[in-house]
Amino acid sequence: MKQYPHPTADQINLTCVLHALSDPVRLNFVRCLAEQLCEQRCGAIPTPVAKSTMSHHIRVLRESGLIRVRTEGTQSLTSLRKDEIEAKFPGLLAAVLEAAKEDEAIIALSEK
Amino acid sequence: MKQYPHPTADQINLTCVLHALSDPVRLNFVRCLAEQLCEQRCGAIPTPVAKSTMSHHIRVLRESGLIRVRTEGTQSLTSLRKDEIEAKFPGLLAAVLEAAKEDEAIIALSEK
DNA sequence: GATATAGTTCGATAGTCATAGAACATTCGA
DNA sequence: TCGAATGTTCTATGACTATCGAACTATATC
Repeated sequence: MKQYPHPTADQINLTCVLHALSDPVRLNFVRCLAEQLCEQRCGAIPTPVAKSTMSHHIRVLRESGLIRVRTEGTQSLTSLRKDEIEAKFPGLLAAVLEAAKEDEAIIALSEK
Repeated sequence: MKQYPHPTADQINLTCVLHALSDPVRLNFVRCLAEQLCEQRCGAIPTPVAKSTMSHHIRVLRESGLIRVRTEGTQSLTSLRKDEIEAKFPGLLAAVLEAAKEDEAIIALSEK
């Protein structure tokens, strides 16, 4: 049961986080994660891209420090590192998520 | 005296803004602008890149809606569209600027 | 063991991006 | 008018990126 490396809070970098959030597919994924209380299967979140592409995006999000990924059985469970990001960049994630709520282009993605 | 097109508040897009902010050179530029009360000459802000590169970055920032650029004589004056961004994405710019203050990689750029 | 499920990795591709130098445009001073 | 100052545009380049399909890995189920 392979697990993946995650940056520590110290290693989380502002420009990496902003870059990770600047892709519509990734931003939509983060938005969906934020609305859930528990860990989510990657495949449970609707997206218009191939699963190999999604795997790539999840890697970018994980390496930026935004999400935590844990494999269990055949599935890989993701969760938002909300508290850690909030501690490091106060208000940032909340502001982005609030802004994403209004963004039609992002919302449209979750309906595909 | 050529002037440049700017997106209206309606046209400002979240992912474009995040992308514009995700480059260290641009984020540093925005951070410097935010600290000033008045418009700034492009060249007045220290950066480690060539002026043609800076011109490119300023274009990206302008097209994203983050800054306003106005030419006057031989110089081009830039200012942050703080209020408009705040109205569109409440708290976002403030959170990013606050986070950038702590980011050593960004601060280092302004000392070059 | 065979098959299905859930993701990952690999290889390829087309596109974007940051970068710089050279040439150019425009304006201001001497 | 001739330079100097300040940026912009053009072109090129190397790096990175989003995308996909195919092959693969690992686990679960029958």
